[in-house]
Amino acid sequence: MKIYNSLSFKLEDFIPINPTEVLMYVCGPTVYDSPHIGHAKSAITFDLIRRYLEFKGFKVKLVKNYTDIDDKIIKRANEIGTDYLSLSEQYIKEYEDIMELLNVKPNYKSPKATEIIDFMIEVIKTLVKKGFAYISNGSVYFSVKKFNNYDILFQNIKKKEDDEIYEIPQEQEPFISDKYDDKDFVLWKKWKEGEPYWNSPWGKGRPGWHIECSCMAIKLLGNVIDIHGGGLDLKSPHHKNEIAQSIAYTGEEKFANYFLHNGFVNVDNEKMSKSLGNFFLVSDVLKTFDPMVLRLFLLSSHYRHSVNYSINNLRQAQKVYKRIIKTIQLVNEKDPIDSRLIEIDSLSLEIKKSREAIFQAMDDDLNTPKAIAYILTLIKKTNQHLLEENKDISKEFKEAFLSFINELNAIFGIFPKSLYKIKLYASDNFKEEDDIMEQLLELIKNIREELRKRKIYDLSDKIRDELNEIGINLEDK
RNA sequence: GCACGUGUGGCUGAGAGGAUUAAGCAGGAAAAUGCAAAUUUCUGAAACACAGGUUCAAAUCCUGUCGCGUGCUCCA
Repeated sequence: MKIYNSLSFKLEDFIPINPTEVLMYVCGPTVYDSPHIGHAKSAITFDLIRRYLEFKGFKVKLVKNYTDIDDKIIKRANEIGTDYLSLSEQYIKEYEDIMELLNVKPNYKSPKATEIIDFMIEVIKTLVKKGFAYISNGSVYFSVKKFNNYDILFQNIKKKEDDEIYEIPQEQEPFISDKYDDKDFVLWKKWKEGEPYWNSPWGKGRPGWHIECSCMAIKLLGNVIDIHGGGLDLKSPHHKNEIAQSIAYTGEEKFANYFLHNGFVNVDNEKMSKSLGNFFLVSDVLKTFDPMVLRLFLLSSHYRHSVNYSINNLRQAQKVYKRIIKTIQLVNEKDPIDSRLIEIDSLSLEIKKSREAIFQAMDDDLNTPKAIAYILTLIKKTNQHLLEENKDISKEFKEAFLSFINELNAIFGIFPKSLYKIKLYASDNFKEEDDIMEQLLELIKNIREELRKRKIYDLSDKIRDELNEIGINLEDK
């Protein structure tokens, strides 16, 4: 299997440190607001990678953090008159609920920054002791010049030859706010009036943003991990800083062997982001679209590329999704016949072909658009057989098809748990209906059937049209 | 400015040297159906940003130009 490594700018064969286990760390969200589609893309990207690795037989330990203390959280909490902890808890809950809806598998560990303050302090102490960090005006900063490869990280350029040893000019006054270099970043932030704080050897304060990821990865996974993931926007400076401080701390040659970055969700060809204010919340999208449609939509472009968000593109994904589901149902409902009665089972051969093609595409840096295209080809072949030619299917085919779908589901996670129970009339509505609602729909459905039997079509069509308008799709056989 | 990425039909999006450039959506036509939807079949005055180059052969490799995006500052 090949994956693109941001460190080397190349496709590389994926070889984990331990042949049976993959250590994977992904930068999670800062929980000060509801998750938007961008968060979903990142989460689904790494969920896909995790699932595929699991499918390949690896045991995957995936850690994804929550940044639950930071400037924005404090600011937001003050704005709405609550404390940082209840604010972050609320948004963690919301994030987790949404991830569950999107069929993102639970992590091995989901640490919060505030849970590992002690360890962060330990690491910072070591960094100071080793001379990589300095204390300035009650805060602690990492000196990037002490880490000699800092400038070339994620830059496709050659390392400079002059390996001069840099000394932090601690006798002098820091010249850029409290720092000696513009790029130095804060490990420990001095306490300010009105902010939450923890005690440390440098006085009251709280951790900087970058240090938490290094600490969590090291503490929960080890000094060197296999895969480190996150959004493209975290490459620099966040991941640069992580690498610098982690290696400075552990003394290892590497922090992560593979760095993977997902592309953005764009709106009108511009990155969807909080700061631009052009973001769409997952929860809003899920009001009109099935979470599996959103998932399919995000997987329909390559994980490293950007995907353009629009209602129209979501509708496209919805059509594709329905198309796939419909065929699965069709196969599921069809009674197979004794395979001896079928001369050549060409359909079973199609499954073999698709399987190979799909896994080949996935082995090539998780080429989901290609894989999905192959799925659709198989769907088409199956539809032709079943609907156009109205042929029988063999028992072997039915079993192979459904088990293939299960395999696909394990990898892509695009089929809901209740796959074989989906009712056509409610397939658009992801929300689990109340019992009363369920019964009501059943009632309306029956009345319509009755009307149709009596050929009172104007009335039955009216019911269908109006139900469609409120988002309940009724389709006659 | 530096770095990274990207430019394929109306739209989404594969293909990374070689046979007619996938697949889906939308548009047009047909079959079947009470009508829709879904399904299948067929289909569009000519889709590979532009200009050079390498090659018997380039969408694919190289060079340059232009456009777009992102990072260099909080962001998945």
